[in-house]
Amino acid sequence: MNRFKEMASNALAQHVAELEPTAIMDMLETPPENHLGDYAFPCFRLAKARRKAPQKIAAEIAEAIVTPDMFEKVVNEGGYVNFYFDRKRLAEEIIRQVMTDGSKFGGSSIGAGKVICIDYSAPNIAKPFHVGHLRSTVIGNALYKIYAHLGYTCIGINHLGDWGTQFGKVIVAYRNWGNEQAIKDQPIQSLLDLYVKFHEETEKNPSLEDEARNWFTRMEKGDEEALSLWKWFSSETIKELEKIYALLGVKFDYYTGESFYNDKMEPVLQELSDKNLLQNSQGAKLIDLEDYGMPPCLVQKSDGSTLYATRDITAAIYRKNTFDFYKCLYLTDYSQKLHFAQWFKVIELMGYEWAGDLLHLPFGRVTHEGKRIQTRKGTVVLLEDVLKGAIDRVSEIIDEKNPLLENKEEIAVMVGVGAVIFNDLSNNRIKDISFSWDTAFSFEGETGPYVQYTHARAGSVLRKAAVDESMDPAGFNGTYLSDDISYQVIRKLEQYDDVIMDACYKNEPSILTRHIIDLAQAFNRFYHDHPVLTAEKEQRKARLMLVASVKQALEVGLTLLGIQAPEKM
RNA sequence: GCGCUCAUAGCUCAGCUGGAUAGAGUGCUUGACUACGAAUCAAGAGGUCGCAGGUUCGAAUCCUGCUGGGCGCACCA
Repeated sequence: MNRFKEMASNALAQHVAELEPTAIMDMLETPPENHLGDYAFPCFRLAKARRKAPQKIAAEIAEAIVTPDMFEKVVNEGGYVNFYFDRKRLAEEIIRQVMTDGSKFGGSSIGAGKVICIDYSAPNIAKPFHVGHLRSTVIGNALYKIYAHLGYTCIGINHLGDWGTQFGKVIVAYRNWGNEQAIKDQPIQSLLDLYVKFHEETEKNPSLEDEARNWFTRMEKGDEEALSLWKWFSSETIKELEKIYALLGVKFDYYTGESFYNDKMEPVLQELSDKNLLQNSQGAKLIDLEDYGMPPCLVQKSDGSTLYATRDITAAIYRKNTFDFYKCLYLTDYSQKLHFAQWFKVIELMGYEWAGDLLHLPFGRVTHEGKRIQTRKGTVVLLEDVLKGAIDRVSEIIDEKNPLLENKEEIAVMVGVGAVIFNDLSNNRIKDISFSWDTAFSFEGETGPYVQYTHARAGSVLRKAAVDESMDPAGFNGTYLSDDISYQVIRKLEQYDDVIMDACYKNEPSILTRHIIDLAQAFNRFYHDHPVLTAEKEQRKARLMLVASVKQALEVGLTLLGIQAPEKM
């Protein structure tokens, strides 16, 4: 909750008795133009009840209202009551806040004592990690950090796709055509090759399918040979996945994949049966959802084995019992919407009141040059290749623009990887992304490197200023920051806490991504127009404070998005 | 067929859950490095907010219909 907005809202509440204070707060908006003030309250809705023209109401409120603390004046423009900040005081207050909060800037403790489970990334073992998997991973990671910033306790879970018939296939393929060393060297690629080989051979010899199902059944029954092969495939794959996660800077609290629930599903099936939810249909078991306009939710195949939904239901119950979550978030692409709607409904029908705390957060799909990415076809774009390409391109740019930079390789990784993550987090979750090699490595304009560059540049000014000069957050005069250009920067800082709250509330990291672009833009404008180092003493001090604040705020924003903020680049 | 979802500048997208003259980036045209980092900044051109109705003081935003794209619809995950 932004406290300045709250001040304006409280002042209004005295004169708008017909509305709840929270409603007034929600109605407060930021005017489109600078000269219209900083917060505005539209009076049109009051007109009918009060039998007066909105302009008149606005004028009366503006006349009667006590100008709240931190504000300079309250006037009306048309049907709006417009609040104007006391720019000097706001600048001093905001900068003091940023400097004292440091890495906690924009955070809060509203989530204290509440647990958020976040289920993200969840790649399939033995399948390549391509650009499509990036989304779940980076959005989940960003939400993790945003929630944590607001005081929530987060549990990051990588629900690996490590169970199912496909492992029977891989086992059969490995036993027929596999090579131990190849899997150790390149686990994911080798396992994928085996998977593809299996499908080729099946065309000639359909009995392989039965053999594969048989091997999966052996897995489910605890057969030692089957399980040791499966375990080995898994651990080799996870080792390789962890390299990618390390590069992305993503961590999980648990790697509890689908296999983890193998021995936990039977009681759940029993529970469903006890609650009279289970129906038999053509040998399979399902929960009928016709009353809710959905196809039935299948939880057991006619051969007795379980399904995706069974494991998700089991996992949700397990997580509730283990972590007692406040919310449990699932990050997958939107093609799984129905699946989640179905099993959420099953949880509800089981009588669990926390069914409403399960949240599916769907996101758009990644296409390659407009075409669907398919593992079996050649259209796959490996994440590793994208990251490597970005890093290489950044290295070239560094050699060109800043050849004397220390730790070039390290910085190139920060910037290259940052660019890829930032790009993924800059649009609304639900939008599809069209990946293109041509545009993927452009680092100008609204990009991660732009924000990182702005951060590095701010750092550069501070270094040159010789930091020994007093950076006392109270020891400067905000009057020097009340011009329009400086003030635009202050406002972006002032809105910061609201933006983070909003991003959290909507589970939409792009709101934060957009805001740090805006902040960087406002700052770069300031930077061009206002010399810092050569400014007169008091002014220099005030501007240095602003530079330091922006640097801090950008670092916080980038960190919350899972992106590093290098000092130099 | 039914359901979900998307449609805003040439391209990629914002638009704060109904508010003031619809904004950025990119691309194009042009200007700014002997002031703190030009991965930057400034200026210009660029719009029937898919189409048609409706709701009201007011609609890109909400409702209905249509068109077009994407996704989904019981033994895959």
